[in-house]
Amino acid sequence: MAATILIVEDEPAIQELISYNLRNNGFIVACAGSAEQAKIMVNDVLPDLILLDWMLPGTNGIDFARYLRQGARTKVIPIIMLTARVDESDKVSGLEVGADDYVIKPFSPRELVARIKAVLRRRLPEASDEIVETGGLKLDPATHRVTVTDRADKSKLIEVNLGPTEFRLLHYLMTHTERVHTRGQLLDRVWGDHVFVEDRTVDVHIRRLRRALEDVGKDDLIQTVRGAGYRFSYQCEVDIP
Amino acid sequence: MAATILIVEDEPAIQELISYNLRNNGFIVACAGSAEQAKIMVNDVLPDLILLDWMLPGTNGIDFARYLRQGARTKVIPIIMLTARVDESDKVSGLEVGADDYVIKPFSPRELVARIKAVLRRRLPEASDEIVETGGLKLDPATHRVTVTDRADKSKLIEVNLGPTEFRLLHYLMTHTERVHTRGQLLDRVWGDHVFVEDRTVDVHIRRLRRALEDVGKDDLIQTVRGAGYRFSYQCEVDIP
DNA sequence: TGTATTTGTCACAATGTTGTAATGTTAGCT
DNA sequence: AGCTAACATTACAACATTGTGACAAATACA
Repeated sequence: MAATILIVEDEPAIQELISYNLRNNGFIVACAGSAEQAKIMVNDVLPDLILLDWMLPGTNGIDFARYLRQGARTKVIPIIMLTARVDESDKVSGLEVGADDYVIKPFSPRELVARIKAVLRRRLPEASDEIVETGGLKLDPATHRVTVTDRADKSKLIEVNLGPTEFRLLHYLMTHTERVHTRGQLLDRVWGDHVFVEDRTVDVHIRRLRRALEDVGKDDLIQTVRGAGYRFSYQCEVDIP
Repeated sequence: MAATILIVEDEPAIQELISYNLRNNGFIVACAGSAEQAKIMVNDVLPDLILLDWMLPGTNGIDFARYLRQGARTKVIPIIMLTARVDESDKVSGLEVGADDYVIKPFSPRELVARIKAVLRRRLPEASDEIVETGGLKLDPATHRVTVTDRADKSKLIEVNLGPTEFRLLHYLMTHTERVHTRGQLLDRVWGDHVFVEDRTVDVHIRRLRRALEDVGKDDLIQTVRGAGYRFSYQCEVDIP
């Protein structure tokens, strides 16, 4: 997760309060004291969400939100408005400029965090739900199930039990078959970009995945390419006599 | 489940007519006389479905529908268009902006209700109050009852006693089976997205639901998917020894 | 008003998962 | 064959996630 949140708030006390709470909840926080400062920071920080005070000195919150909605890069960033007023007309303007939610001061830190999480959740693309089917294996991200579909007795699907990492690893391999992936590439794509993990760890997870697939006789789908990495392949191996 | 319907219609007579009929059919009704008013109400009321007049003063129906489809929160709300015209080009625009159905004026109240129910059934199964029956469990939203229907002795129904939240949770799960739901998704859909509770609270309610189902031997319908969430499934898991 | 039910949260237990290191195997080379 | 680097396998402790019972606050109900 570790989403980055930009707080645009002129009052230092509130800024500090929010900042503290968000950090405590695992967010990365950046602060701006004015819309002008925020304009600069947005392009530096590229936040995943912006907490925006309604009333700001200089450019006010609404104008800044409108500005954000114009930039190609910034218009996709969700905005949560912080407001002391509960005016109907405020709600309208807020929603019109594309605020995703608004929180009325005073608010509890927990409420704020909950709303942030809710907004982030809605923004995230429903991580490709498509069923992948290769080499007699079927992986369904929606139900989080891996089943064997090969044998004649199609009525009885056998389920393969995998841990979270093995599941992601298999998903990645099944959506990128017939290609060799170095350990580094797998770490980047399956574990995440900036994770510090030993290359050798991949071996272990490949092993775990293979063991799970052994039970259903599908472990030969994952092949080792010496000196390069691993490959998921349905093609028969060609032996030279 | 007493779905909430927002009527957006400028003519008071028609508004009243529809409103009266929907209330009679057990719906909760909110009314707006213009798109502008509706914009505000949508976020307050969070309706399960919107009945939208094609021709409105100010912002017209299509533009409003388009606006709704932009909001992350509102884009999932089903829309039924009300129109006096039967123009082909109208149909097209209606479908383009994502209307789920359209009703041509004048319409019979019965037809309108039928269409609403049809759309709800398709888009929001848990909001329609049809009886759900899955995996040997029968849940009746109208009478608020859950019974076991499995065993041969069909004359003797056993009732499962659930608290309100457990009931809603089970209802949601039973109308969305086989799919993994994260705690966050369950909070959004079962608790409502303006409610703020800890993620882990879901665990506790799952536990309560399971305990209630234990009594009738149905607790294995609710499965934990580690690192992902929970799933309601009547498919037997086949593990390899 | 008192009583029962429901609800959200917490603390701790139980369980599963993960990364690493140590050790065993294999493939490719001379 | 012997050597070596690359890979496989295993074990394990640290870590994360989930299960569970208890509790107090909120709520409904009589």
